[in-house]
Amino acid sequence: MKYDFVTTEKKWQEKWKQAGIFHAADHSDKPKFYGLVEFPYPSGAGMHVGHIKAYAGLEVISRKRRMQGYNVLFPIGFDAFGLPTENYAIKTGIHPRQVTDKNIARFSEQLGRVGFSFDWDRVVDTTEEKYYKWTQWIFLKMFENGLVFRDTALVNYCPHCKVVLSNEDSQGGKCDICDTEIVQKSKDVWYLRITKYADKLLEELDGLDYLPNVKMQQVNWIGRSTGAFVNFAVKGIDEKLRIYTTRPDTLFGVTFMVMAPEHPMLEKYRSCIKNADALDAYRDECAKKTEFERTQMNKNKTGVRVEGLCAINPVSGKEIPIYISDYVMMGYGTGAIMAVPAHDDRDYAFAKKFGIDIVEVIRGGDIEKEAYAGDGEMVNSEFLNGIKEKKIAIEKMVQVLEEKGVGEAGVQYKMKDWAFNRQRYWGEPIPIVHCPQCGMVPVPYSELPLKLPEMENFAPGEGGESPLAKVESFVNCSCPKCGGAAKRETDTMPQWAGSSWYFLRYIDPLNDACLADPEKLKYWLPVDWYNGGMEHVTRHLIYSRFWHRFLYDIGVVPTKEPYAKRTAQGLILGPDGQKMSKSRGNVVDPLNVVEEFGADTLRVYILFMGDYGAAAPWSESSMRGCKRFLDRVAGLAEKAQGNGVTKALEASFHKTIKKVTSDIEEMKFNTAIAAMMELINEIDKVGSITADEVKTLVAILCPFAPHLCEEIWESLGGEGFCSLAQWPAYDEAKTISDTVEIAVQLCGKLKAVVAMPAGASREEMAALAKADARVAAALEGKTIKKEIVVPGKIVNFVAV
RNA sequence: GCGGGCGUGGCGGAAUUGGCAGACGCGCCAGAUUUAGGAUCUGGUGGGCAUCCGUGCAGGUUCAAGUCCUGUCGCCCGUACCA
Repeated sequence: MKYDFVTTEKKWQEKWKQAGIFHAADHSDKPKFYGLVEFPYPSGAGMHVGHIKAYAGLEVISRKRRMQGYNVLFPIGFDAFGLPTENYAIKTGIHPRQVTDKNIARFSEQLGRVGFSFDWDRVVDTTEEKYYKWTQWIFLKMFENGLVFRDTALVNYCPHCKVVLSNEDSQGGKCDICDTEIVQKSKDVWYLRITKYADKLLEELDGLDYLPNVKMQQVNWIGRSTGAFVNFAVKGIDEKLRIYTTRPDTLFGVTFMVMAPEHPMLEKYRSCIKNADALDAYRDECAKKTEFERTQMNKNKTGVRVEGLCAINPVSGKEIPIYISDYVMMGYGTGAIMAVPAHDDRDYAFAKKFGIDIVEVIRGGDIEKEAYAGDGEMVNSEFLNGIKEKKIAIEKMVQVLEEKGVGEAGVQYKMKDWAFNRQRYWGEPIPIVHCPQCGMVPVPYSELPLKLPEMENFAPGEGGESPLAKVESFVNCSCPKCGGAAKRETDTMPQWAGSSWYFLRYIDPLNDACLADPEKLKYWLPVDWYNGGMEHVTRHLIYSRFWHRFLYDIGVVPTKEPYAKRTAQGLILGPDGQKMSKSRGNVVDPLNVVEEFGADTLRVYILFMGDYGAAAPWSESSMRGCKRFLDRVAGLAEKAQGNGVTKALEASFHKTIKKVTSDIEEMKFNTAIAAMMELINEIDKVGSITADEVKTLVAILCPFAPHLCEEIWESLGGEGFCSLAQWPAYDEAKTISDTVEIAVQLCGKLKAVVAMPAGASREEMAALAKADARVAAALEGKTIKKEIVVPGKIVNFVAV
């Protein structure tokens, strides 16, 4: 039976809103559940089916939790600062505030039409002054605690967006926003000292219930390595050449040194260098290379010898030539390395090309052919000779280096400090004043929020300076410390600032005295379950864990970690199996689907498509199948007669409740829905059903298709809202049918399927199996050598 | 290179973790209904007429392998000269 989803969905969305049934109570005797989804960027394009999938998972879980008697916080908000809105504003001249408000209104309307059970009283918008006041507050706290610093450095810069990007924002050497090849540019940069939290972020990961690949990606991104710093004396100058190595045990195998082309010592000791011009030429050449070219250079190493400087091996006293090469980066370690060609691929390639000696110090490989990175006995290494274990050799060498005062154990991270300023308008102003007398002075807490000034032209300056620099009334101010004339910082914070703590604000969105009431934080934290995209694992997830941990360290939040559990949804691909994109023209608009097939169908289909964590292509005909399923459920309500239990369906019901209950917890929504489809196939076969049973069915289906279920629930005289009905219980004993189908095999090959009583013993099962005509025929003339009987599962005769 | 994941019908995908491979849905076929198309309903549907053969490929362990082991091929994601 087709039901009128347009009327039904509208009716229940209004009823839910009027009754306010999805509001979270701040304190309650019920157990609490905080389910979080990544809040959207309210783009002009409106909602995408990907949003629906991202939210539908925790939507089902949150709805189930409410029915299970939890006090549920399932909030939504908008991460609205950022470039797309600003670029739109530049193009159209419409203020980003207006653009943002319009987009948020549209998103809210669209989310409402899908019937998501968000608590709409707790909506946060990162661009509102009462919100970013606290973003700025956290920044000042970090400043106060020495986690903010300023440096002139080579940074990732996007020539198209005219903006500095963090490492996280320029993964793969491309701008995250416009995909333009990024270039290195020397600029004044504000950094957040996230590296100080590297170890803390790494350690706490262990105790968290994150998907294994999420954990792993974070571990790799933080990229902790242990090794040693070694200071090599350089003949003719006073300064030591400091390097970092993970293999101090190979120190006797060093046959050359390599510095990054931009290494500062080259400039400092230019007068000692005989071929400075050649080094300059090489450096300039490297600067021109794109990221792509650099990675292509993997095998074919380039470089130039530094004439006039020569390093001394601190343990052997040998003289070692120094080179510059772009396979050594200024941004990692010390910007210089000791090269051990016998035991490192890159050094090996370089040594071969430049005809440098290759000295074996670890046995086990063939250094004539390639570098050997494995374990083995130490040779040619004086006091290390004979040691077979890498760990012991490293310890011994580090000990010697420390005794001699030429080196020490050290740790390095791939993760860099977070470049935190953007030369853009639509972001949180950085609340710092530059005073000629006092230097960098924080804006007093009492003056927060430091508001974005009104302006007409939002375009960034050609030299890459912030648009705010043009607003004199904003720039010119008095120093909060000395009262003298001073200038405000004109850069704004990056997109990721507001989202680094939004989950805290949901807990107390209107508080004006603090970012959230400590008692409420204590009640709601940590987030019990956070679902989002894999693309945020090395950005938002790292950043927000960092901010949260900082807030914990200064006593603002009660938990070390913000999220107890983290899962991720897979992409929805276009019908052609390709990633949805405007240029491919394969984008499915969820609102069209809602209008044509209804929100319930959309929700059920998106969760039925396949494994929630995997990518799956959109298929409209497959979706029609889900519509048919819902229509059939609607039909059952009309057929229902009487109350109580239909004996023939009892086991099926208990089994289905059990499966749906546990599958939802494992995000196996596809099989949960399949189980309910099986159940209605079973009901059709039996041909009769009671009203009580339909009510049970719609209760477990309600988290998926809430509008239809409410309608049926009401029509059958259900009490209150189906959305708040008690989650059906199952009786384990009743999930077992009286008879079970047992496969009977002969030598592992299926011969028959025999119905047996559920509790049959091994002997009874073997006897019943032999009694089956087909089995008997197969056994004819054979001797049974072995009988394998697994109760409830299988009988297998080994016979010849 | 390195790290992780995945290969099952025409398609999306199931499989209680070693126990009837292909649940459920799509598509397809046949029938019903319909002026027709669409929609809906009913039945069938891995391959082969059959003894049988089937989870990328080749071996192995086992009474029993999609699942475990060894080797191999292919695809996807992340990362990228990290010293």
